[in-house]
Amino acid sequence: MQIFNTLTRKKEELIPIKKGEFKIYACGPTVYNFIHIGNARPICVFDVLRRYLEYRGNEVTFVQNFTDIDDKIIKRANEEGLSFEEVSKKYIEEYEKDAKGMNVMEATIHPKATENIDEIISIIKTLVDKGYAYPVSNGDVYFSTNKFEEYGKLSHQPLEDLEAGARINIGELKKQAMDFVLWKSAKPDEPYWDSPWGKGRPGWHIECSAMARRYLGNTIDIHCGGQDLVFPHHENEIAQSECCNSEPFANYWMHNGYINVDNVKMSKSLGNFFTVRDVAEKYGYEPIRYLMISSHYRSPINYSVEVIEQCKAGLSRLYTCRDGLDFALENSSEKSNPMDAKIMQDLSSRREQFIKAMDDDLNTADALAAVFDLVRDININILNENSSQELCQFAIDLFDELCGVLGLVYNRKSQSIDDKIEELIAKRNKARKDKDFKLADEIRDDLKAQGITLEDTPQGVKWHRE
RNA sequence: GGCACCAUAGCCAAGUGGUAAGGCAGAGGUCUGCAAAACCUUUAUUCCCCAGUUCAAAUCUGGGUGGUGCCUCCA
Repeated sequence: MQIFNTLTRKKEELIPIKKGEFKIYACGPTVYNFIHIGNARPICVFDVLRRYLEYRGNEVTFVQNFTDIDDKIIKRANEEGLSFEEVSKKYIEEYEKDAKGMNVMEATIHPKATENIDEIISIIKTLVDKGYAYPVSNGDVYFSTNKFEEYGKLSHQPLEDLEAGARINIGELKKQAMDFVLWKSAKPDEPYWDSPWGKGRPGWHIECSAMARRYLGNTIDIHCGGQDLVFPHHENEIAQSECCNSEPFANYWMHNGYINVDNVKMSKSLGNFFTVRDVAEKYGYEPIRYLMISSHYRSPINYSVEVIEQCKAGLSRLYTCRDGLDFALENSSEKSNPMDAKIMQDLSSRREQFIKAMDDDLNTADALAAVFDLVRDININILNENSSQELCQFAIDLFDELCGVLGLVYNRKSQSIDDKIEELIAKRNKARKDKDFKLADEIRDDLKAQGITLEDTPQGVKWHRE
């Protein structure tokens, strides 16, 4: 499989440190609010990456952190009169609700920054001992960027250029503009932990270095996150980890593109963002996931109501096909047909197409096209025919296999139906037989109003819920 | 100022040297009592513009135009 590595700016063959095993670290949310659809992108995209690597027979250890202590959380806690723990707990729960809604697999490990203060302090200590970091008089500890020669290698910017835009804020005691904080001394009334440099809390970047090392080791296979984390967050992680451990931090860096609204980047600070929750309440969670998968992960996506509605419509084609397969299986014959082998072979070619797309830098847009091609094949060869049980089952397995990798079509409605509705359907069938189409149509409209759509097929009446 | 990215139909979106995938929407048809779903046909002689390289360019090169991002908290 080829992956575009931000570090080299090239597509490279993806080779794990240990054959058949991948260690992946994904930067998770800072839990001070509901996540927005921009946050949803890396969550969905890298969930697909993980599913695909597992699908291809690898074991994946997927670590995604929660940043549960930070300025924004403290600010939020103060605003709401809560402790920072209460705020982070609340939004971790809300995150989990959204993640589950979008069918995101739970991470192998979901560490929290506050549970890893010891590891954080240990790394900072090593950095200070090795001369890469320095404490200042107020108890802050800074990383000395000019001590790390390779600083800038991820964002491909020399330190001097970065420095040109940097400033030292009033009150900061760092030596160089590009130095960044590893440990922040606590102000009065702020949460704190004891450290060799006094009471304080970790800086943002150090927690990821600490959690990656603790749960995955000194060198990991893939580190992923949004493009906006390249600088400074990931650049700083590299500096901290490599100076501390004297080993490469991550072999591959993957970064997803942004979600834009009206062609402008959506961000918390601009306030032009849609939360996952809001969109889900209107359109459901699955169109959000579909949206993330329908284009290449490195391209920007422009969010709009029109687009999310198109996603919903596209999904319904997949659902119709999948429901149709169940119906076809119920009505299938035990006897196989002479054409079955040929059809199965043709259907299987969609799997090859799918894998080829995914192997090319996780081209989910092309992979999705393979799924739609499969749907057409199924519609033509199976759903319009009296198919054998074996063939129907084969198609179901393949459909579920490919959609499973993308994590789509996970909200299928229960196929049970209550007696009252069953009765109405029977009544309508009789009316149709008697050519009482007025009554038949009334019943159909009535059920439609209840969210049940009827379709008359050669195999009998098929129904599905909205 | 430094470093990147993007421009493909009404909308979304692949394709990055060999003659424009896929989805949504639209039109016509088949099927149906009528529908629905599905299927078939149709919707970009052309990929922002101009030059160049080549037998061959959406794809490579140069130059424009328009838009975006990072360099500061951010997915």
